[in-house]
Amino acid sequence: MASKKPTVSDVARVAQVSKATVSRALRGVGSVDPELVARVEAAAAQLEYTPNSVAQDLRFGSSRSIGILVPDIANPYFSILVQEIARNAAVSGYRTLLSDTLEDADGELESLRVIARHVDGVVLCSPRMSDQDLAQAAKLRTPIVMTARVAPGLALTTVTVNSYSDCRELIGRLHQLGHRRLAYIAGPERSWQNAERLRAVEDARVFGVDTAVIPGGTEVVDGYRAVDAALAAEPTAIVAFNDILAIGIYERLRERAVRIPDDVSVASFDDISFAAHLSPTLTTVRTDRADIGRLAFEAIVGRIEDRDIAHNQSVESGVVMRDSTGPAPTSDLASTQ
Amino acid sequence: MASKKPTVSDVARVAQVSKATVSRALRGVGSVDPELVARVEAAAAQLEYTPNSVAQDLRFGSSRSIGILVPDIANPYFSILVQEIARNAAVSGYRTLLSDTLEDADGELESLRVIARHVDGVVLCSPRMSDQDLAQAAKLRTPIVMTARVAPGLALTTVTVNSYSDCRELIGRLHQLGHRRLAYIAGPERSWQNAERLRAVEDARVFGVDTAVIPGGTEVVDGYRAVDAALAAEPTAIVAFNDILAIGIYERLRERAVRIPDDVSVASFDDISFAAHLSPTLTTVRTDRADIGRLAFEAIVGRIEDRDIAHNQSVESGVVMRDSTGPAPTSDLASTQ
DNA sequence: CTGAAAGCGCTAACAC
DNA sequence: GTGTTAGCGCTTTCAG
Repeated sequence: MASKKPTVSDVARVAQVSKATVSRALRGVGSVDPELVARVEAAAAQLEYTPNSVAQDLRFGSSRSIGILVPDIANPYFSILVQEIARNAAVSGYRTLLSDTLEDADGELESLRVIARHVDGVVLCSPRMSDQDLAQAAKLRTPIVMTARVAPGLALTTVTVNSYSDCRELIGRLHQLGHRRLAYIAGPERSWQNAERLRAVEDARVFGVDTAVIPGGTEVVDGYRAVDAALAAEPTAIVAFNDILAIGIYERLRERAVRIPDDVSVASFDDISFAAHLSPTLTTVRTDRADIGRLAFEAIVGRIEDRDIAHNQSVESGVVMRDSTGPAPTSDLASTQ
Repeated sequence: MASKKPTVSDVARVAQVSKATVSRALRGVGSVDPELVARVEAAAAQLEYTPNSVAQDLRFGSSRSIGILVPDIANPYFSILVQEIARNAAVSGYRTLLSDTLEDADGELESLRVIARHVDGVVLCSPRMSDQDLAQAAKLRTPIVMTARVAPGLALTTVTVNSYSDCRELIGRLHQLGHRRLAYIAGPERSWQNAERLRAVEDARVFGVDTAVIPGGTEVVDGYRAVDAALAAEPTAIVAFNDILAIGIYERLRERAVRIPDDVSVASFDDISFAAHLSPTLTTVRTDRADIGRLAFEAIVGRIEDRDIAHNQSVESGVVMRDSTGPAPTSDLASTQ
């Protein structure tokens, strides 16, 4: 069946010209006799020739593609981010190669190595890898840009959100609403963002905000399962690592007939598209994936083209107060709002 | 800064052997003096050499990668599907190249052409392209496997779900619950699945099920906006093209104080992970993305390796009855359930 | 068991 | 304005 794909040589033979002329005619560089151009184009069309991009890549020493490594493409946060990066890339004529590590922190470095061989640069989305692995990663010849994590002393370009201050801000809002006892349902242990948010949680103690930390995860069911332990701490508000956990939290609270926000407030992070459509609508911290995607893409291209790029780009985010948070039920301070 | 990446020649020079020996030693083919192997490996390690896969691909005439074209990676249906395909691919040593067409039906063929040049085969996920474009696509030299759509007389391998019978089944269940007036909130006009479901909707008329068709889309807001028009038809049940629309439908119904399922039942298609966690839990038609992903990957690899592959693979799906559907409010038949 | 050389498909010097 | 040739980095005959 399908005979071998045609090459420049085939086109050259049919058009009765040299390979170089075919190449020139098709790419429109240099100057070629219009009549030959026509002949070449006719031959190419007849053979349904398309240039072999692998050969082009080898010749040019570039694949004009960037890799994107995510922990979980099924998480709307990452799928939107990937979409934004890919959108920017497409505009600039870059292709994108996606690799999903399925939340396997230990396999991340290896995945990175594999993908790095095939692309001009890699955007590492919210890596879970250890600091040691990250140090290894930084040594790779392939340019790397990392999102949602700082690089402690490493020569890595980063696009970050300030997860610490975001979380502090959110807790501050809850504090204003009179909340003094919180439960934080955590994310992946090796997530930098999770560590930062935990830090903010700890630091809020000096303002009289006491927080029980409950292990969570990244799936709906992780939020669901953590609720009972969270309620045992008798919090007036539950803060979750991300909106996906919040969905499970809603579900379990509903089962236990705990009203949101009357009995307990709920808030989380990311502002995935569904957050605004839950009932009640979910208070969350929006991080703008369009911004992150654009900055990450610009940074990786800058690194690839060896331009001077700011070591770190920072993205703004902000608390979006919705209906899942309200005054703390037992607090007098609620009225000061 | 970062000097050029090392090549086999560099390793050969350092190890004081020929390029051929380096290649053989590193790949473990043929037989090489153990001592030379050690020297080569040491040199490679020292230089941090990794083979240039573009060159390898050129040599082997294969990129060992497959392309995946989706209309919208932010849709959980597709992100899970992509994840499944990628998971299978990774196991078999294939890379995946993702391209998101952002629901642009007219640009799909061009996107396909672009990605097709870089991969050994392409999985086309639920393409929106026209029949003419599809005919063009079928002519490409690159093997193609298509999901969620039949190929009318084209030499394309397909992995399909029977969207017609799925929808008929769902309507049958609603019929049993006494529903006689439905509203169908449609998906993209150029979606084959949408057309099939519409056909099932039409065919249900002979059983006394009357359905108003309301234009929808693929976003939460499309479902939200369609509700008022749907309610104008005074249906006892609303069926939506997919679960994402259902989220918007829930929201608008809540605003209008229409109770689910007491006043109106709601059902849709896909069974994305959130469907089971909505309130009330959403009745939907599950299509198993793990199956589709596996079959699609096996099919594309089969096509790539020129094996005989069934022209069409079919995937089972089934209605998942949850709490968003109940007896039709005004119907006596409800009691027969 | 090892090295020299050819060639995957393409493009850019360099001749003519 | 066009053809010839070299070479991107790799692997694999084919000699030695």
